[in-house]
Amino acid sequence: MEHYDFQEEMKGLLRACIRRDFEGEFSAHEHDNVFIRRTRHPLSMRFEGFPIYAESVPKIIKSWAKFDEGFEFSLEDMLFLDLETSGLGRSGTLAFLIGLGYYEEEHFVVEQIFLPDPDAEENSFDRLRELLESRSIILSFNGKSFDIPVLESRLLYHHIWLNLREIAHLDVLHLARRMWKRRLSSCALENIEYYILDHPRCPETDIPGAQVPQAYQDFLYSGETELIKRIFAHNHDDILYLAILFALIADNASYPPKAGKDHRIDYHALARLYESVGEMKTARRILIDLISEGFVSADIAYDLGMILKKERDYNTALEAFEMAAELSHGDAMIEAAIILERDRRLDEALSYALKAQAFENSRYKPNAKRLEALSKRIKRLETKLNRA
DNA sequence: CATCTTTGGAAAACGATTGC
DNA sequence: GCAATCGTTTTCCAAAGATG
Repeated sequence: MEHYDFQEEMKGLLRACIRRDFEGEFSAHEHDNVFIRRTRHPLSMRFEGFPIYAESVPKIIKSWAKFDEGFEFSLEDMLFLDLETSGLGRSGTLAFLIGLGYYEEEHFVVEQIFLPDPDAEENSFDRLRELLESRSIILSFNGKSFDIPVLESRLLYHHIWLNLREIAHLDVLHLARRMWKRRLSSCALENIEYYILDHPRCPETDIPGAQVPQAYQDFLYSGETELIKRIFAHNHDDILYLAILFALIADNASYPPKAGKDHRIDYHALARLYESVGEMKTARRILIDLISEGFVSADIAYDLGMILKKERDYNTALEAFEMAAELSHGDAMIEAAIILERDRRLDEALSYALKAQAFENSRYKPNAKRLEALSKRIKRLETKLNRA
């Protein structure tokens, strides 16, 4: 993929094709300039009813992303990033389209930096650098694993210095996974778009990611822009719906929710998000609300029990574990036994330990270690009881 | 009081998943 | 096809607790 000996004439022809078929401008570089295309959406625009920007970014998101306490950012500080490349490798993979999204003058701007030929690559980073100078955070979808390493590798290759690693980076893939892992079989962007944002990709104008590398190759040989058009559209939608997705999460992550509960949000998952950053009060509140609203499940009751246990509210924790045990939660039975043994209610503890044992044995594949631990526990409780 | 067991939190190892 | 991330599972250790 690296060295095409592109004749100047060929480069000129490719640029002519791009100029003919797309709205946009070429950069001012004297040689090997790049093509830049901008699409502006007014902030009032709605897509499937969703706003394109978040009202604010709640603290929970910042703590989850492990940003410094004092690090604040507004819409204008965010730069969305999504690359189209010649493959999935790291080094030696050409980023022939750098898709960027940012908020400017009441608009969301999708800016796409396209290489009319591979030799233009080293000129494609100037605009990226320029935009980064006034922005403090990158948002991406799997960008921590893919886009940033690819860019770094290419910058290194061209001996260009740009500190991408030091820039704050929020990878929405991982946030989305935490939100919807239990509800969606796949948290790929396209799937989330479909099931959460209600937006099916149009097969007429879109292109599957796997076909992107070949499509660019073909363009380089033929100058045919039909598939490039699709790549532009695909990349544009990736950026746009990434922004919309982030806005949806950001606008619904505070608790209690300002605009009422949203059926797209998994509040159990949200509770776990709060729990994972140590915000036990909020996590507990969400779970208690869920239960009082009738959304009871074994896992919800168990999680609530674990939080209460950490807070040393053993009586309430026991209630939660008993509720979960009632709904056939094996670990909850053990936790109930632990608390009851602590409280010297040995016969009740034994009863739960026996329940847990029976439950474990009834499973498709009983866990040997767990059964052994349970036998120990039962034996201990029995001797304690006999002694008394 | 000395010793052995259980618990809970921290660290390490593992594995699934996503991007083009 | 490659590799970084993150949730989950496993392992390890210190503190707490039980036993004799």
